Amino acid sequence: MAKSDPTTPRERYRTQVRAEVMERAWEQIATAGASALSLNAIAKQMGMSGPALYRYFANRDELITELVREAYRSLADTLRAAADDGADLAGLAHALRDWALADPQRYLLVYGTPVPGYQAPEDTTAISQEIMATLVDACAIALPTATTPTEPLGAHLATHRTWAAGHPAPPEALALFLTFWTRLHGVLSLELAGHFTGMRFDPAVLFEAELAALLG
Amino acid sequence: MAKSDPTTPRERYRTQVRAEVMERAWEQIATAGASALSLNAIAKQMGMSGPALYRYFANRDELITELVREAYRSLADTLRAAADDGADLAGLAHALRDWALADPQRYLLVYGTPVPGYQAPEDTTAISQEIMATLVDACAIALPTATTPTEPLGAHLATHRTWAAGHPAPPEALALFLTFWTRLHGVLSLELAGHFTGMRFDPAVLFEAELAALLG
DNA sequence: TGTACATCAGTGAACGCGCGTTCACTGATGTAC
DNA sequence: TGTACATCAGTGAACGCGCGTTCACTGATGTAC
Repeated sequence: MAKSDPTTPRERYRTQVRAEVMERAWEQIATAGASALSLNAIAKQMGMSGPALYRYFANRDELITELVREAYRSLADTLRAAADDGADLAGLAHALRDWALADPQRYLLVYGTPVPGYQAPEDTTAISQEIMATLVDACAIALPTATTPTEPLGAHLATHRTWAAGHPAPPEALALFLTFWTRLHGVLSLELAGHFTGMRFDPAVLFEAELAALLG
Repeated sequence: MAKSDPTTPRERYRTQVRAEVMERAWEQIATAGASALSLNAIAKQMGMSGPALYRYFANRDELITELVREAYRSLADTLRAAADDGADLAGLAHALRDWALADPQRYLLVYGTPVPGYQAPEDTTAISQEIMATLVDACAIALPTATTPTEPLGAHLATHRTWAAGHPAPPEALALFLTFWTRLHGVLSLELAGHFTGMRFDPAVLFEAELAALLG
């Protein structure tokens, strides 16, 4: 192996163990939620002693940060890939739903009730903005055929658009995005939190109905 | 004091202490979230020793149950009172929003990410259905003037209405209710979770826009 | 190719912490005659 | 009204638990000559 090769065996081993830790962490989150995440429990599950994990993560908060980052990254890539494949706004909506259902706790970690006492670092909000940018772009394209009103929200956003900084989208596209986001999140989060259990209808139908109401 | 009086001094004291425990519990939830709820911490804050609270609550789970019950009860009463005062669906929407903003963690305890490992008891789902019934009734009245489509969701619900058991509402009213609920929850939950911070727009405007899109 | 050294993964013991919960007990409050 | 008894709120000690995290150490893996 060449001296300058950046992936030495040790480095490959490191990233591999890090990956397994995070895999176990996701399993644990899926079972008991993010606030129950425990380094010791993960170590035990991997057949290691607790302190061993401190070779790979500075502390519990860094692990959570990495999980949040991975979740955002995964969603951003999923949506970006769909968009690059020519998916329209409806296609992105379905990609979002599929992603959320594939791992409910991953969705809730990012868009659910915030983990108490945990503050997301700078760069995860950057990925979050990347996600929004992809959706806003699709909204701008879908705008002419959208059937939901973008006023008076669009007018409000025209005078309060300090956000989406540097993103050249008309306020109507931002309005459509916010409507798109909140409506789909409303269905998804109640579905994932189990608030529809007991009512015998199919959440997918509700999701499709909301999508149809947005795009006609 | 008459012998048969059901509120002896001791009973009044009991309910008073119980109330204070729950008050402190709400404060604690508001600060650190529901999963950080600790009986010992509450006792310390009240100047009591930890075990003292076991005179008032069988265990931690019972306290949480009581908090969930209180939250549901509070919302049910708020909406019912508004409806009895002649509020229409828009009025109920504003009552809901005011209630949620008054104590974000109370809203999230009930409609946010479920507390891991906690299972809500029977009677809280009964109160939850009471809340839905109030909203469904208002939806049935608002139906003729509603501007959002209730098809094809209404058709689906017509064949899957095992829920809202015994509530005599047309499927279109149920469809309007589900749309109403998920859209407002979408705005509220993202707002309360802090996902709009950084974007410089007013969530109230988005809320009003969604309401207008529903009712015209 | 072989030896000397440096790097680094993982261990086990330990610290302090706060948690939920049980238990035997004290002392105040209410009840019965 | 006064005394004897029962009720019950609250305490302090204790149990076992799992947590995050630090530290000195062992042993394996890689590197340099």
